Amino acid sequence: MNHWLLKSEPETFGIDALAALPKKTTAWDGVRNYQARNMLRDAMKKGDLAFFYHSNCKLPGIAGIVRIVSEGYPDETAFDARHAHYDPASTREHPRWFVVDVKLVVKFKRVITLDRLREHSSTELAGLALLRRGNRLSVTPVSKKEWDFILTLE
DNA sequence: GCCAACGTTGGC
DNA sequence: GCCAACGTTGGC
Repeated sequence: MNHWLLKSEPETFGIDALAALPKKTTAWDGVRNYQARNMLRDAMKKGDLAFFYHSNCKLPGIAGIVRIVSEGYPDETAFDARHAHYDPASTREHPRWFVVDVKLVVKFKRVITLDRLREHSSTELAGLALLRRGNRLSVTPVSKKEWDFILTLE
């Protein structure tokens, strides 16, 4: 099983929005970056776990955990001309963008803040992609060791 | 294939 | 709102 970190802006779609959905499940759509796309399409497997990270907000950090509950499949929002994430270059015959379905596992009582993660950026979390300078990928891998360590910060 | 211009991300 | 970092675009 692999582990991941998924970024989302809580003003757009935060962990509470996910928790409010009937099955607490949604397609992780709108990713428009090839590296991230490749991970959604090729590397993520059913049963993998991912941290739900709140970005571009007052208290950036990990808000909870989701489970990947589908393999990658084409992102419908790319086909919809009225959608903000529309991409005319993506067609049903040759889809360019992909999603996976994610289901809420747990919302943390307190966000594990970016500040707290950074406290370990020279030690346990030295390899964490999220903390690398200039990192902007919205989907990043997390090693099992990093995952287990971050859970101790909860 | 190079690279300047431009758009986006995301912490602060 | 600022701006550094990075990805994409498009002229050449």
